[in-house]
Formats: sequence, structure tokens, C-alpha cells
Amino acid sequence: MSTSSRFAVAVHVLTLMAWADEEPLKSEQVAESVNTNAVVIRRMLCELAESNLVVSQTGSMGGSKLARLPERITLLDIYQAVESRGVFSLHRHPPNPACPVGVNIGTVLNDVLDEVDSAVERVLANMTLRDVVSRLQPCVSTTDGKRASVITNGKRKQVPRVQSVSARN
Amino acid sequence: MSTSSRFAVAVHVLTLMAWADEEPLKSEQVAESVNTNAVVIRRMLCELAESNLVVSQTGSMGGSKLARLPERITLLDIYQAVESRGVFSLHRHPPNPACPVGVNIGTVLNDVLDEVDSAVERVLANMTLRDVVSRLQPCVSTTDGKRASVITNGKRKQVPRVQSVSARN
DNA sequence: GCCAACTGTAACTATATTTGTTACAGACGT
DNA sequence: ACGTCTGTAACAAATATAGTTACAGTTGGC
Repeated sequence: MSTSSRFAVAVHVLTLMAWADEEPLKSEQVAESVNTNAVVIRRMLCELAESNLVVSQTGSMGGSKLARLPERITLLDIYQAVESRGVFSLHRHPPNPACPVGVNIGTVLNDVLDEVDSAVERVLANMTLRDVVSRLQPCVSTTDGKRASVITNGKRKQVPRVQSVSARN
Repeated sequence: MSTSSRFAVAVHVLTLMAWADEEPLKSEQVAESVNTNAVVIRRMLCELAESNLVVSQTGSMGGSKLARLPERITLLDIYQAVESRGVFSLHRHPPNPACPVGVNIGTVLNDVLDEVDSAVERVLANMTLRDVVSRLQPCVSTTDGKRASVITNGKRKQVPRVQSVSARN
């Protein structure tokens, strides 16, 4: 389907910020966790800022943090901020208008695809960033109960549990 | 999102065959309605045949027709036949395993994306190819009540009603 | 005021996926 | 045997995302 990973990355980024609480994160730090280039992160942060999900500060000691509490950010907010189009597309080139099916299939398909999009949005609207963080918690408890630091600094390496990511990619 | 039009095209193709009833359609005819190359259609027909949605016959007087009645083909069948992956992807490169968020976000995201996929599948499972044809009918009634021919032959041009395709593309 | 540390953004390349095209072997009715 | 089809390979084109380099502009600390 050639789906993009933008949504996954956006959720990852915002989860880091929820985790970091009010501490502003630098694009370089986020990029290290996401395992990509800092510019990619900054581009995405701009989109998230336009949708009022994060606020960024330029200059020294700058960085980005959530614009509001994690429980007030739904996955739908994130989805709409970074994914421009619906789940499916119609034909690349419009069908033959001289064919009775071709001329009308677009209308029917649009209705169907709208239903699909709505279903997706309903699911995403029902989960907040806080829920994501909560689901994350059980996996990353430290021995002393203290919350682990978000960012790798190369010294402490903590790999609480190895996940098996399914064959989505 | 870079979604593909494969699903839309597949529905179009099968709708043509439902419309044509038992008459086998040639890839060239289908391509004319879809407005693409016949090889693109044949490739898709192979996939649809593998999922037992159509049967094709080689040789002269060959062509393809539905493998079963339109009411016994759901849009989910079609979707699964031509779209390989789920709606979203995870990160292109795996996140940093040394970050407590990075190492676990994949697991959480997989759960979410599975929910999304399920929602999409539930919607698609609830509509059959027959439903699509039915929704098409009101648009393409001929003056004498007879069903219009599927394929353009360059002579009779019938454009029952012009649709306004939304900005999906 | 100056420097160092950031973000925002442009311009470009790389990579991946889908779509379109040409070509041809093989199947099949007549 | 011939013409008409499908099935498939091989490749080109188009599109979208992701990654990279470079740099202007902002900000805090000195």
C-alpha cells in the first residue's frame, strides 16, 4: 500500500515529549531516539506546531515541548497534523467518462472511502497520547522505580525488554 | 499518505464484470474503461484470480469474469486481494533500542495500527460488490430502461451525469 | 556586543513504490 | 495454421517519502 511512517514517527516524537514532561527536547535528541536525521524531525515539528500540538523555542537552550497535556492530545489530532490524505486514493487518471461504469464509479467509491476514513478517525479519536504513554510504562520500569531518562547518552544502556516488531515494514 | 489506487481500480474492474454479467471481458476493454494500460489490468486480474475472485481464459474468445456472484464478493475480499500491507507503517528504520521510548513504541504502535486495520476491515466486510453495482444503477439508467453497454465503442457516447470527484487525488 | 547553541527552511539527493510500456511465449477457438 | 487472447518479464517513468548539507535567524549567557 505504500503507507507512510509519518504517523508512527509523529506519535513517537510526541511520546518522547510527554515522557520528558515540561523539559524541552532538542531536535537532535529526538532524532537520536527515532533514529533519523534532525532535520526530518524539525520538519515534522513544524507541522505539529502548526496544528498546535507542540511549541518550539529557537535559540540557545531552545527545543520543543507539548503545547498541552498528553490527555488532551488524541491520536486523531496527530494523524490529521501529519497525514495529508485519506487512507485510499481514487484512480490516478480519471476513468473513461464514456463508460457508464467509469463515469460513476468515482462517486460510489468516494462514499465508500469516506466511510473507511471515518472508521479510522473514530478509532484514533478514542486514544490519547496519555494512553500511549501508559501502555509504554509497564515495559520501562527501572529497578528503583524511578522513571528512566528518555535520551541515550551512551553511558547507561537500558534495554528493558526486546520487542518483536511485526512484519509491518 | 501516498496511498495506492489499487483498491479503487480493483473495485472498478470487478464492477465492470458484475455489470457485464457472465460475458467475459477482455483486458483491453477493461483498460479502456479504467483508462490505463491493458497490462496493468492483466496484472491485477492475476492477483484477483489468485484470490479466487475472477476466472480468466486464455486464447481467442478469452477474457475474465467473476468467479462467483457479486453478492458473494465483499469489498474486504477485494481489499485483501490487492493491497498487501496495512494502512500505516512503522518506522522505516527501527528506533534507537537504547532509548526507553524507542525500544517500546513499536509494540504500542502495532497494537494501535492493528485496531485501525480492523476497523477498516469491518467497514469493507459490510459491503458487497452487488451493493456497489446497486449504488451505481440510479446514475446510469437509459431512456428505454435497458441497461447500457459497459464498454465504449466510440460510436454511442453516453454520459448520464457528470460526477464531481472530490480532492482525493 | 559577541559567541555558541538552537530552530526554520531551502535545495538537493537517495530510496522505495506504484504505474505505464514494450515485447513475447503460450493457450485456445475456428 | 492463424489470429486473438492471457500471463509475465524487463524496463522506464512518475510520485512520494526520507535523508543530507548548508545557512539565515533567534536566543541565552558571558
